[in-house]
Amino acid sequence: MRSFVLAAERGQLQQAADELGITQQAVSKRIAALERELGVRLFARTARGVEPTLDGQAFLAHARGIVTAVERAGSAIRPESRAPRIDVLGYRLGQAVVLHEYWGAHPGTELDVVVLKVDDPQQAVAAVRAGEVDASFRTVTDLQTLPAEVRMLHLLDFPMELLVGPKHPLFPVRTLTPEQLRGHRIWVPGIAPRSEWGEFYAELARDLELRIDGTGPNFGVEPLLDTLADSAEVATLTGARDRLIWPANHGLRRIPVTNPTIAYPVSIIFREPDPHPGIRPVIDHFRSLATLSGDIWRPSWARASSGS
Amino acid sequence: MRSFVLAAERGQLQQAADELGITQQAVSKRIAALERELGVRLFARTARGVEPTLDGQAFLAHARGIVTAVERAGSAIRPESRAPRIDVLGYRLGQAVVLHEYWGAHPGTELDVVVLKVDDPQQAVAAVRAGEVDASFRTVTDLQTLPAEVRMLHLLDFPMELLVGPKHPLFPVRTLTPEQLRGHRIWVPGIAPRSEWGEFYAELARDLELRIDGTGPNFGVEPLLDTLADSAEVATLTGARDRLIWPANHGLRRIPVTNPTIAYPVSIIFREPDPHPGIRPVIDHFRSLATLSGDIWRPSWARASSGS
DNA sequence: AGGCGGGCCCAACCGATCGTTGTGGCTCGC
DNA sequence: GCGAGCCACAACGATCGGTTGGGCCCGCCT
Repeated sequence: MRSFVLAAERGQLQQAADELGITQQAVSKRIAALERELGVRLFARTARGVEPTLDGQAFLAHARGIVTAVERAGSAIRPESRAPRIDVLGYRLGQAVVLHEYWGAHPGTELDVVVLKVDDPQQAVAAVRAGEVDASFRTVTDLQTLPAEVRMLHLLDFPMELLVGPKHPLFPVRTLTPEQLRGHRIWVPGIAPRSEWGEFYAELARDLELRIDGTGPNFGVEPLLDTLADSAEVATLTGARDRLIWPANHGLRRIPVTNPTIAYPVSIIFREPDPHPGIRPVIDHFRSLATLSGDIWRPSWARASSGS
Repeated sequence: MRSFVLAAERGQLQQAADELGITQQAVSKRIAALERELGVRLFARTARGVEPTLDGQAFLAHARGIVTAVERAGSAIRPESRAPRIDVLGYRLGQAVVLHEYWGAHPGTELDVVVLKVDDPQQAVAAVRAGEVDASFRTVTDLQTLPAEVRMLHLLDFPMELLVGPKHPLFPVRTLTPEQLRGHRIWVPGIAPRSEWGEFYAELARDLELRIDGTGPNFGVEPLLDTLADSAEVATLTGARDRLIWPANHGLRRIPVTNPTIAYPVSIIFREPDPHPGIRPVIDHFRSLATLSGDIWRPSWARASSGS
């Protein structure tokens, strides 16, 4: 195939052979095989080379497409040249939203955004270490467990907001404090035991004495929103930039929480000796965003001063 | 490649192997070779089959595109399934214009329109006979020379019109007869000696005593139009449906010729035992168009009653 | 006109590749 | 705990794809 395209472009099998680093006879046999397979004569042989027949011209367009497709496929998948592959906790979370903004603001940037089907951050670390992904927006709560070749960097914090339906008593409130939340049932279905968000909610409930209910199966976002929209008792917490209530907002309302602001910390995990070159700009973009100020509650692992 | 796509779809090498008619081990080796070449693990091997890794998923999209591209390339070029390839005298002539209308009126129809680089209609006949093209809009003036496997059918006639510039004395005329043309210089550059249009103009000049000048090299349509636009003496003849003066009309005007109408006959040449199935609808479309009536001049070879 | 050079095809040979059969290890389910 | 199902590895044979060597054809130059 490649031989055919080259020969058609150069007009001589000899030159195509030189280009490919093989002999002219080999190219001749390749073309002959192609012609035999298609049942069609692709080249008219002349005294000074070859010239595509009508069939050859028609085939040339297809052949060009195929060889470039093969090249693109190779470079899209080869580890040293592929687009950076980044694991996010979920496509609708603030981290993914910001990543999407970054992608939209930088035309031509290739990104491969995936969601690893693991809950335990340690498995994400293993994936980064193995090169399965180039970075992961997850957080390990115990930095001691990080292997040497993997690094974690704190990027920013997303403030949590209360998501409530119109029947809920807190619905009319424009802003509230954790103290006002005390006693209200906050429903976060499907908390996995060893996941980072599981630990986050556990610490949050303990420190601020909130009533966070993680029971019940997680059927996804939409059933959760349906329940909230109808309930006078249940509300949930969500990151300010999470894309939860769009396009159908179910009549729900977000209420900012302050004094203290509840911060969900976002970190990135990547290989430290020679990370993928596409990762550094992503880090810079996240770090360039304004961070929180004032009275802030953070989970224990995010209270240490963040490294550079 | 094909093995990879099949294996990814079926989820098992075994099933892919069955589909391909080879053994499971062969598929395994193919995948392994692909993985070695790309330097990437494409499948995670489980107890009940295989599952694409993230790299495999990314590659799968490309691989699908490639295999379908290869299939399309094959069927687009294989003689028994390819689109009908039709030779026209030129892309701007009425025959090509009508063919384009036919294509536009029948969505989904595939056509491969080409211009054989030959003047002698006999060479076009040879191309049809050899299967290089499926049909040719050319005319052989001596039906005796047609080989048995090739058939020619008269389709319709295009009335010729005079094309003149604003300085020409005939420019204001709205319609004219060949008699009025007598003495005026009609320039048709680049008449090839054995071509059908050469014979057409030769007979036309002789029968109607016109002054047709075929001298001078043919630099294409645009220089001819430029000359006409500036000249007070030179005009040319063109088919009524030829696409000569669009989009830039150079201020030229077409003048119909009647009493007699000068008819340029259009024929189609094709293989008679099993012609390409796409040819018959083309013939029907051309024959469905209204034909000329009244006083008509035709070249000698078109005067016999046309066959069915 | 004859020789020459460039380009392609054909033939023979040879190594690598791709397929097969046979076997073993692994996981899942009964 | 054992069998069923699936994949990987090993050895072997046929086919494929490459090289070398030779020949033919065509255009060009002397």
